[in-house]
Amino acid sequence: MRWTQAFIPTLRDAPADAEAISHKLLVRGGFIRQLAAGSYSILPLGVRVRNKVAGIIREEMNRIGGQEFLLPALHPAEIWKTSGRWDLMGDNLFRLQDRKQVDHALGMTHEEVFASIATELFSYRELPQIWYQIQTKFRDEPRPKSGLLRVREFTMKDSYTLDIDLPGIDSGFDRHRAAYFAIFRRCGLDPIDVEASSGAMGGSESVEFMVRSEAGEDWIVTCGNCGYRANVERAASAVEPVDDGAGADLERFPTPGLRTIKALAEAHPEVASPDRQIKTLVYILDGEPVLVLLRGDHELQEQKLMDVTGAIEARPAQPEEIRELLGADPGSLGAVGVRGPTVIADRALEGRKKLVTGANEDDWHYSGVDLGRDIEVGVWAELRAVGAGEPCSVCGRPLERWKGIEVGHIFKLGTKYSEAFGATVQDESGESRPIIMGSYGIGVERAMAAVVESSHDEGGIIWPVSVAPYEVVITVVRPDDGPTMEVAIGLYQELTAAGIEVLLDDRDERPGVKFADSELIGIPYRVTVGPRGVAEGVIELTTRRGMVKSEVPLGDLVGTVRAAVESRRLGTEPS
RNA sequence: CGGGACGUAGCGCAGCUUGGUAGCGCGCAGCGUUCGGGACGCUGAGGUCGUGGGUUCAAGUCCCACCGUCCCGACCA
Repeated sequence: MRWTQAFIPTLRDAPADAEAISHKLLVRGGFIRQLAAGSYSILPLGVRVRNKVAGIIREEMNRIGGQEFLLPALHPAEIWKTSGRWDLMGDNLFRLQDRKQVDHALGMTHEEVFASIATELFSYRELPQIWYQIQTKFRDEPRPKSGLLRVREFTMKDSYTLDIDLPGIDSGFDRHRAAYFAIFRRCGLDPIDVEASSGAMGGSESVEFMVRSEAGEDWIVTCGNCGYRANVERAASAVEPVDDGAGADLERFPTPGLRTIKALAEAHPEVASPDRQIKTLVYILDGEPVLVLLRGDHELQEQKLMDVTGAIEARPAQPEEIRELLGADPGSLGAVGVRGPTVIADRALEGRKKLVTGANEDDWHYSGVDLGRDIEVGVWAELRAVGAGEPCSVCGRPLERWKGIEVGHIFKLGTKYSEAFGATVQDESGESRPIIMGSYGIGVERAMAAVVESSHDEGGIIWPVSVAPYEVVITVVRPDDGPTMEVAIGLYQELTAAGIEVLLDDRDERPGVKFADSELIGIPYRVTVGPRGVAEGVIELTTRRGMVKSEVPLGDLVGTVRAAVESRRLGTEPS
């Protein structure tokens, strides 16, 4: 492609408020343009990258036996009602009506559609199956942000495994795990797989693929010693046991104006240090109030609360709701003697005595609280958010906490969808059994953005050869110089004939502009052709990563470039 | 949804406090000089000042409402 005929609108100015570097670089380099919040046009350069990523995904999915489908994005409400997710998905599901006022949804995922197709399976002999597609998803995100990292319309590779039994799903799950590592590594990413929560998908086991990045929105907890790794939504840590001594009698004491853990601790340091207090939170889970108890210096991880209770929706109670329930305002709440709402307590409180908590009367607290004696705990569970430096629950070494981008997620779903849609097969004994499903997703544009997040420098993007929009850019320093242009076109034709994707920068621009643009858009190799080199019979070859330059005799250029590109094209070698 | 900010030429912004002929840089078009690291000169095109209402002799500027976008907190690939 000649640059003068291509649509590559690079920019010097980018929106100043753009947070993620990938967003800034993809906009500046002419890969994407925003149409609306969370809605992006992908320009020719961007499409080329997207197609490369999709191609890698396709190869790896086919390698594990996947068969490609293409399902509608527009779904009748019917199927979402069948699975129960019409109500469950809430505002995240885009809904619309047709001219007959019939409800429809824009697909945010395709368990329903695939499950309905799976009703055409009748025998266990037809299993296992791996079905996938690369298709547009719609999600009405409450807050789209960070360019391509969080949008409302995006391309997802979603796949689904169909199995007759548990060993089957385990195998499908493991094959996906391996395929995902292969896919992300070939894209130049360095993913790690972490334990995660299944959220609204339902199902038993779920693993996320994370790429370390400050632009990420997930917190990941890892142990450098034993390899434990999990999303904070699920991560566990050990708690140093606390010796509370003999215990004490329950006693009310006045605490005028003391409304926070910190204030109470400062006013009564001897009895009410934060780790001796009980933090009482009131949550509304699917409309029902519950009391959540944590140690004063711990934070609640909401997802854990939802996972342990199976709640679909969780929100902190409003002050009015709290007053109606407990008769006091936040700051003086406690669970002592409370009847009615379920009390869910974090395990870090198990067996603790001589604690301090609110008395459900403004400006009063209890001391000497004994969890076993004074509070009727309905459920004990891991609820607290893990902080950096806390001991690993496996080996006791300090945990690390860092931010990551979730580029993929794999779930074991079980039979939720197959049962809802009647997707059953007969087993060896002729008995009808629901198909066991797994579902697996990769955000294609998000993966693209993650590549940019983890591979760029001051000059711009550094695409790995495997996903680069072009493999080589020929920068013609003086396109108006006859012999120079002749050599450039010759190289362009030879490289193209060798199957290499070449962009010929034949623009009548100053060299500096062309160098800067080639670096911004991140083409892995630059061949600089100018009168000086042409006269001497040498061509300058620049590797984008590290900006390493070398002089290559004109006659060797094609061979050299070809060897470099071809060895890295699959993405299995570092580029 | 809660909190904060912004909306003026394709892009990045000033102008608003104190109402009075809409500006700057980049980019774009033409001509010329330049040309191995973001050149320069001359000429020129390009704007419903987010939308609607209000105040005023007069609104980009003041007031109200709405819409949109971004950032910070609860969801997901």
